[in-house]
Amino acid sequence: MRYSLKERSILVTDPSETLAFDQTRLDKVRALREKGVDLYPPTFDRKITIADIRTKFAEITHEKSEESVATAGRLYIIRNHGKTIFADLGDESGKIQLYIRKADLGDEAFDFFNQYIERGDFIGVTGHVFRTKLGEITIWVDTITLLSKAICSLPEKFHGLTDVEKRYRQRYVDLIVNEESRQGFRSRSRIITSIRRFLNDREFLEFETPILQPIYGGANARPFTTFHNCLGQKLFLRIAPELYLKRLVVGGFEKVFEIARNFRNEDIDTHHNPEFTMVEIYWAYHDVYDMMDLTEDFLSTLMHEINGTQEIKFEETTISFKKPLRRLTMEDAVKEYAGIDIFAHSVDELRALAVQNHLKEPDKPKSQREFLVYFFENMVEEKLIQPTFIYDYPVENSPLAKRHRTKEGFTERFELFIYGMEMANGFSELNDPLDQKERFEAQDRKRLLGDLEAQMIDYDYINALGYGMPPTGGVGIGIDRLVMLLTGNNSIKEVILFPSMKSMQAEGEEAAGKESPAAEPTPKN
RNA sequence: GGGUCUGUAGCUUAGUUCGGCAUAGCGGCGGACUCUUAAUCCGCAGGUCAAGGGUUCGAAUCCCUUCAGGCCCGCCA
Repeated sequence: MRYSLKERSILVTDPSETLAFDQTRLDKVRALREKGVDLYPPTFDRKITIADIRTKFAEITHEKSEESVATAGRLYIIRNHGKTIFADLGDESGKIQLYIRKADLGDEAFDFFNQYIERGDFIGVTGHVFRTKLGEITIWVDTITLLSKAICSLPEKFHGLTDVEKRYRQRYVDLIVNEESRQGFRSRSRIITSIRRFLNDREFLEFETPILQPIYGGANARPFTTFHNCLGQKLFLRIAPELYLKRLVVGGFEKVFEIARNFRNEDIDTHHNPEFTMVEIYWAYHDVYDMMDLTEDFLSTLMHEINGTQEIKFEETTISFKKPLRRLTMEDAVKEYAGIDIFAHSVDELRALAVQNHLKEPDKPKSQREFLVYFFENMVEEKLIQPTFIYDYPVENSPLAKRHRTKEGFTERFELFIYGMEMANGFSELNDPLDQKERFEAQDRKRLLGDLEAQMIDYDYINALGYGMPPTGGVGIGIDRLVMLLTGNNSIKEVILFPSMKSMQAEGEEAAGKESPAAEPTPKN
């Protein structure tokens, strides 16, 4: 265990859980309570933020300002000089230096500060602004009010918290001390705001569809399973909102989207977290090509609003989002990046080519179309660094996409790849209920043969299509990976506030059955 | 699932190759200090070296097992 029990931590409730309470701080708390000091007063009348002080008094000189200020924040550093103290106060907007003199505060208040106020505490201050000899904008403090006592001590002031595991497990500490981390999550929030604005501007309606679903669908993945006691029924956490959003299109909403948290019971690595966020968009009377255009506009707008330019640097590579983004059929992509003209070869020749290229499991693909996907995944995907739309996917791999209007055996589907990562997936939505039924049945056969990711048959969804869905285009865009790109992070854990981690107190809990019951072919209703 | 690396004080860490008193800085505690900004100076306290087992006169160090995490690969159409 990373967290051993140390002298200055005290233990409560669960033996495997440690509190990082600092004994000397607890002693101060006791002393303060005896003095009748309110350690957690209800409010403080903050008149101005730190950033606003910096802006407003940008021209301030060594002379104290006439005007007084009242602001508040957390104490990050205290530099004690005897009868004067310098300290750094920080709020969300920034940091500012405090100048605290015994002569100004009076003996009692000054000694109180010295004795009881510590790094990490929240305080409110009033005072006047001036600039020190060394040019630092500073609040010359008149009064100090304790607003919230911290009984856990902050990490070291210079290095901060660098241990990645602790940064993820105790994100609040990471956010307190690591400005880059705060900045990254601020970007994430702004990105999501931009996405909403982009879609709102185009009059898409945002909806919330069920996360607890009796039948999961919309993607190929293994689900989390749960149980509703009163219904006496197994439920799944959604792996995608797709089938519900399209029910809305059936219902008559022509432009819909959802910023959806999805849950997939799969491995955790630098690009996968069990819960992750996608935006899914459906647009009636539009097709796959329109959705590529929309995705392109979407990215371009996002780049403009978040980044200011159409280029970003990601791990030494400059990625350009300048329109138009490259578009290639899967067939051409395999030709160009793998040097293989799939339909000029027989299946046997393709198998020989796979062996020749040292690829694994060359026996698995049984047809030219399967080899197309096989070569694409093994030899092309990772090479798609600049944003590239790949389109025209074999029908076998796309059970929810409409059949291609001219190419037999293909669907009107695209995926967008950036830096080798799949960033978006869209298609002309399959709206033929009979075809959909057949595709589901094909998936179900795979599932019964042990394919844990194959889709379930959702008869109600087929029924919905039976009432008629207009021709519709749809796209799903992975928000976490997008944030990774835009914030220059190469791990999804850096862009998810509280990434999934193994519990620290695994003791009592049943270590959980290895296989989720969801892997069973059909849910009991 | 496979490989690989990591875990030492609240935080950041030295020491691990080649076994011999567990380092230091910050933070904390006590003291000095009225323009510092990673303040400075003096003193003090603080450790189950992730956990367990083994080898050894002697283990942070070598061996085994376990736990947690990072990275890479596989899986994730």
